[in-house]
Amino acid sequence: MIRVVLADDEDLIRGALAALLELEDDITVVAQVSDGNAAVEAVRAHRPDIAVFDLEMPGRDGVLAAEAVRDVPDLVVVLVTRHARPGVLKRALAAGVRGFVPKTTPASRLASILRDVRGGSRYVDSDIAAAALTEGACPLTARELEVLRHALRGGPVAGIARESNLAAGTVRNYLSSAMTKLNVSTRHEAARLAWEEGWI
Amino acid sequence: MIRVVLADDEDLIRGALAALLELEDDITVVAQVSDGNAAVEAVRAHRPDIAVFDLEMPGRDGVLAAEAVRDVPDLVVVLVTRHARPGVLKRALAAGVRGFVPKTTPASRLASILRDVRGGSRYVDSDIAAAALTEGACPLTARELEVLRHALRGGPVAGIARESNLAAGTVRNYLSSAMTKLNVSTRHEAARLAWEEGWI
DNA sequence: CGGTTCTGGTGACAAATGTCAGCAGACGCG
DNA sequence: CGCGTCTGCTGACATTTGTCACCAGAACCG
Repeated sequence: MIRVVLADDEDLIRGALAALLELEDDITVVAQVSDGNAAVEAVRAHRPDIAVFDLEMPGRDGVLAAEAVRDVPDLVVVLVTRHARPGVLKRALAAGVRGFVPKTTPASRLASILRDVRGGSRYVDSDIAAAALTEGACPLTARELEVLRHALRGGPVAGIARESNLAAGTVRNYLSSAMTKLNVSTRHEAARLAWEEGWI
Repeated sequence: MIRVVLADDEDLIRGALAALLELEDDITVVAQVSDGNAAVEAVRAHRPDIAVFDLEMPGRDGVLAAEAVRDVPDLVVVLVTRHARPGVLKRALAAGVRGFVPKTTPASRLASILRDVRGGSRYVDSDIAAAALTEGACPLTARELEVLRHALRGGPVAGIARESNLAAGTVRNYLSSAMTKLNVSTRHEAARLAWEEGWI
């Protein structure tokens, strides 16, 4: 019997996935949680065979949660995601994730994917893998990504500076550098692009 | 037996929801489709008791699809949505939708919601309803919304002006007016806010 | 030790943006 | 017709942004 911990912040989706998995004779959902921190706790408490995490979760996203449970022996982590962005796949694989399943995957395949990764193989959606391979790596530094993250909201530079505890001039420098690298002319375009690529 | 047509562009979610509903003795999923146009066709072809549409779909969104099947007699439409924005609720109710279910709803309640709306009542998530009632209507004019739509991308004013065939100064005026009404200090914040409220 | 890189910062300057007042044509309405 | 309103535009102005050059401390490496 494959024991599964399920983490997704959307109750409807999580419950539906649980129903789907429970239909299988050899799979049982031992815990359901709705955020990244609870996911880590649930994994430590229940010691499942497989942890299925949604990528987009409040508190700690799926990749960070996967990193946090890397030390658990014999645990396989599978990420489920809506926006299957190439950059995220790399982060996920680096975090030891064994399966990367976009929500466009047919529901009928989920169970067999779980069995496969349990058996030792990896599962990565072929479309995303291809995109990730043709993509160049993220050209931005950690600081540049940091300020871009804050720029996503749309506020003025002064606000970003406050949030990141930097001088306004420094923030502008990082933003300027990021904009040059991404070949766009406003920080908002840069932030959007970085988001779409999965860098932030 | 309640016959259901299910439309959601994410195969994994749609399949999981189908599994969830099929668990109920009195509910059966007669068709599953993945976009708004196919949803309309499936409803006409299968004449279900209930149509469950995702709000975010390619081609024709859930509200437009609901409008397109308004003439089908004895049909109840229920919308499922991720971003439960107040403005959208109003559009949905105006389109004759009988149920509005955010994806934060516990999965266990979905079946009973379908039974309730089939019995003639309406279901609207109380949080969204409250938000929609406390919210005033959209304070923006059609032109302001138009330029905000283009501002979403993050480009410079000149680009927005080109896309909307207006002079740059005029665009700035509309943006300025929208920003004042929304009480924010950049057009990007305004565009984001308008998006979150469901106005664009 | 010197050299290099990363981080955080300053000051200066041009361009873009936001704010405001005002103008002109089109349109509907009493 | 006159009046108000909407739309689109212009010009002026202060502020914000983006760009650039440069500085200084810390960490690392040869």
